[in-house]
Amino acid sequence: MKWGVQMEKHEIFSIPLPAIRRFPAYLRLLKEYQANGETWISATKLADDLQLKPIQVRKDMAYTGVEGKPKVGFLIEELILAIRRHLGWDNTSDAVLLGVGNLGSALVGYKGFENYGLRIVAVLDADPEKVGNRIAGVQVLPLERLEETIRRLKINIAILTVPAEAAQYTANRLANAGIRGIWNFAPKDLRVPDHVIVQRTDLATGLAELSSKIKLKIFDENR
Amino acid sequence: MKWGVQMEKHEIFSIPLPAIRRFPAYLRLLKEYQANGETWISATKLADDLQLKPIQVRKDMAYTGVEGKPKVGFLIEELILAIRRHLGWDNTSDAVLLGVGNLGSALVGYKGFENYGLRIVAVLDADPEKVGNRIAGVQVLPLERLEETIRRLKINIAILTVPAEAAQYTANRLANAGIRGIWNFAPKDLRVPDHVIVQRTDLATGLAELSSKIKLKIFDENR
DNA sequence: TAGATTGTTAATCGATTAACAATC
DNA sequence: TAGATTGTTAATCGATTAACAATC
Repeated sequence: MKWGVQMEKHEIFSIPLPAIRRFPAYLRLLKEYQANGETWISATKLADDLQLKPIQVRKDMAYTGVEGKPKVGFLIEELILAIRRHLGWDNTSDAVLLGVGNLGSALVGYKGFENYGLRIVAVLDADPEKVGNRIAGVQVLPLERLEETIRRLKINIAILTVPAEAAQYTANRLANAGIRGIWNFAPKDLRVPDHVIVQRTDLATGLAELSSKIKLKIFDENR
Repeated sequence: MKWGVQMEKHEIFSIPLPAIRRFPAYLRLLKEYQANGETWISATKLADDLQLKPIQVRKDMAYTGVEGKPKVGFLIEELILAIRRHLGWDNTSDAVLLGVGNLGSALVGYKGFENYGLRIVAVLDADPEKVGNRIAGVQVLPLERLEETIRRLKINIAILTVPAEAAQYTANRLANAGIRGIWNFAPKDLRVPDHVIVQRTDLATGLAELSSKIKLKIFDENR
């Protein structure tokens, strides 16, 4: 097989999901090195700082498509750009957030999203009491304006922080309005058409891992 | 190998992490069935509702140790109890939360934790301006009282929602105070002694998955 | 009974890890 | 140069999936 000039090998095969999930941690650390004035970094050092095995980091770096120099390592700048590009974080995406409860408000106020190429440009809620309020400088719009807002602002991503009961209904409207991805924080599995991608982020998942590990550890100690 | 009377096979081999991560979703759905007055459920139906393959659900149910009846399925009540027990959610654990920023406040106010066997009984912050405030009925204590609070209330779990810069320092104090598990929301990898388990829940991870999938999809469409 | 569903053993798949040659 | 580090190919490991017998 021959590769065209503008198409690199790593662009064609999709990167394994576990590697994608490690990318943000790499990115964060790489920026830290850069802030400290460093230019080059070795997979060995990265692995050490992230408590991963060097071989795994090397594989992950290979997925980015960046080539390293033996004995020296990788150019930090190159890695940052490549990872950002693979995650689609090189261009900022505009997002709409639905449901300004506790979690929703926290997310609107969260500064970290800038680093992840995400900007919350609109906030909607079904509760008339909340409509008109300003949260972190963004005015809350009524849910009725969902379709209009998405189309007008050409929004691709929705952050769903409505109650579980309202999640499917809201997702349907989002799908119809042409949204591409839904980041779902509601504890509810959504059914959506093929053209929409749903990513569930569930507090319970992390807690389940933690508590089962603690339980297992206590069990082991008492054996 | 012979199994003792009080020790079941599934108690000895630890359940794979991916299965543990699916447990909360099963639990949620099982409670829903129960609320609808149902008593029995088949792996087939569960799989259908969660968009998983029936064979995977059957494997997961096997991990719980609950036996099903061919043609009928599993007793919902039994599955709920077994999953809760495996996650250590059968007894409520008390937790301390550190750092009442946007996310911290949202977590303190989050009602869902009751279902996960977690109760936030103390909230601490380093900022004197925040100390004394009440959040969802809990009074914010100064960070100085960390050790005393953990010991007095016999707290095993800490929820860490401090800024990244303060995360390692706070984790050190938590470890010294004898905490068993740290649920870390700060975008920072922590080093802790062996007796402490850290679970990182990172907003960036979920967003990375979503945005890379969207990017891949858009790429595929334009091919 | 017939047939849907469970439960177990084996096959497959995909990610991690190991081994080692290439290289600056 | 010597040796640390990269990059590739192969081995291993663990989870998912398939196949099918058991069973109510």
